[in-house]
Amino acid sequence: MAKVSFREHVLQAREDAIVASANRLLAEKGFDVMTVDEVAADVGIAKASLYKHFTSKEELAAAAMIRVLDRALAFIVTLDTTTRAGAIDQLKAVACWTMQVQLAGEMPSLPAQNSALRAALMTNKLYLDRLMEVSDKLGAWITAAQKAGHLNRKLPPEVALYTLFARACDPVLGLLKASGQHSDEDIIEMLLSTCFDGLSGPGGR
Amino acid sequence: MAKVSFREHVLQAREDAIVASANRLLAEKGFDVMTVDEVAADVGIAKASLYKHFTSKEELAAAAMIRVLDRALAFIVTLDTTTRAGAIDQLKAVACWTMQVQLAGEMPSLPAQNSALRAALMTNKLYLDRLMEVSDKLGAWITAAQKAGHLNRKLPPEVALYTLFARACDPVLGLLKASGQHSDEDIIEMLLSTCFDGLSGPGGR
DNA sequence: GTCTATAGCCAGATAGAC
DNA sequence: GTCTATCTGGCTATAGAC
Repeated sequence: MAKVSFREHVLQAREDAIVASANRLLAEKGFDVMTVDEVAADVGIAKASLYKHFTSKEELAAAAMIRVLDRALAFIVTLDTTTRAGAIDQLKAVACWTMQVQLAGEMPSLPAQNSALRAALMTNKLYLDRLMEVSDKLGAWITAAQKAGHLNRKLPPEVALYTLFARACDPVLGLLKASGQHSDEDIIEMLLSTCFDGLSGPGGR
Repeated sequence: MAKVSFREHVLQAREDAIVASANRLLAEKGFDVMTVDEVAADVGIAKASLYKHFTSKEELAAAAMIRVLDRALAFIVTLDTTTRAGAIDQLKAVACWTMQVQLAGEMPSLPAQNSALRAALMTNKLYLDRLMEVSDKLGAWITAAQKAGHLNRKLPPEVALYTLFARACDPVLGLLKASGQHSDEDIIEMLLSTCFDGLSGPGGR
């Protein structure tokens, strides 16, 4: 029993390593350019072994997405229990976290266009469950922030939600980092500003 | 002489048709998923014929990008000569125009990650020239709007520029359109609001 | 310059030994 | 479950007839 459990543990660890590599490569190259061979080589196993764990490239990408959603959920729960901040500050904290993940090269950004991938994701219950859970948490904060007058009341909550998701893989961050003109902290601060206060800046116009 | 000119005209028209098809397919599927066969089939010619006009898939994509940059420049020039609006309103007009193009399914959004494509673009003088020209025009308006206090003065102009480019292919637009809950006009108005006034809305907080 | 046909390559997925 | 070796299909790009 203990031996079986140990073996399972080793297998789980290997699977984690695979997903972590896929996660990083997805962030670096994107789904279409990343190859399964690269992932296997990065982990240090044969491609056929990888396919014992994941039946397709799409499922591998889904696992990477689930992983980052899990990390997001963990962070959200931490915020929920340890801070007494207002909803708007919690939303900003989440946006800040996603940008840090992106700067660390750990934010897999899947193309919204690839139909095979989207189809696979839409039938992946685990993925959809996590996505829904994150959306619910953020949605609650969004409506709370609107009630408090800290978020534009005229904006449908879904628009704010989609915007936050989109900013999590905003290409502006990569462009600024590539330019080498700003520190990571400055980049995050500026993008937080443009996200919540707009290009016009605080004070409206 | 007239006959030669006519033939050249026909050729030019065919080339335009190719680029227009590529443009649409790039907007719909993205560079990696789009195939040259599809473009040729869409135009109604053989793939080999297409390769007489463009020596590679990357060059074809570059031509599509140049096309949309030309359209943008034409619009910018129109704004420059026909309106007496402030720089901030001209920037908003450009952002509005890019969103209309995107809603029309005519905004080719190339992945920032594909290295082969980026390498080809970076050596394409025509593309770089157009990109620089658009950047210069917008950059002038950005600094003017900052002087007038209509754009956040603390923001480096390049950040505002990158943000405008990024919003031109913001996936939020596609998500909202796919949801079917809003009219095109509403979508554009909301995204213009979040872009310039932020999620918090006009009035800062 | 346009076509049909095909070369050449590469990536996703699998077979079968261990 | 892991490996090596291979299959399979699709895509870019080209050859060669007309």
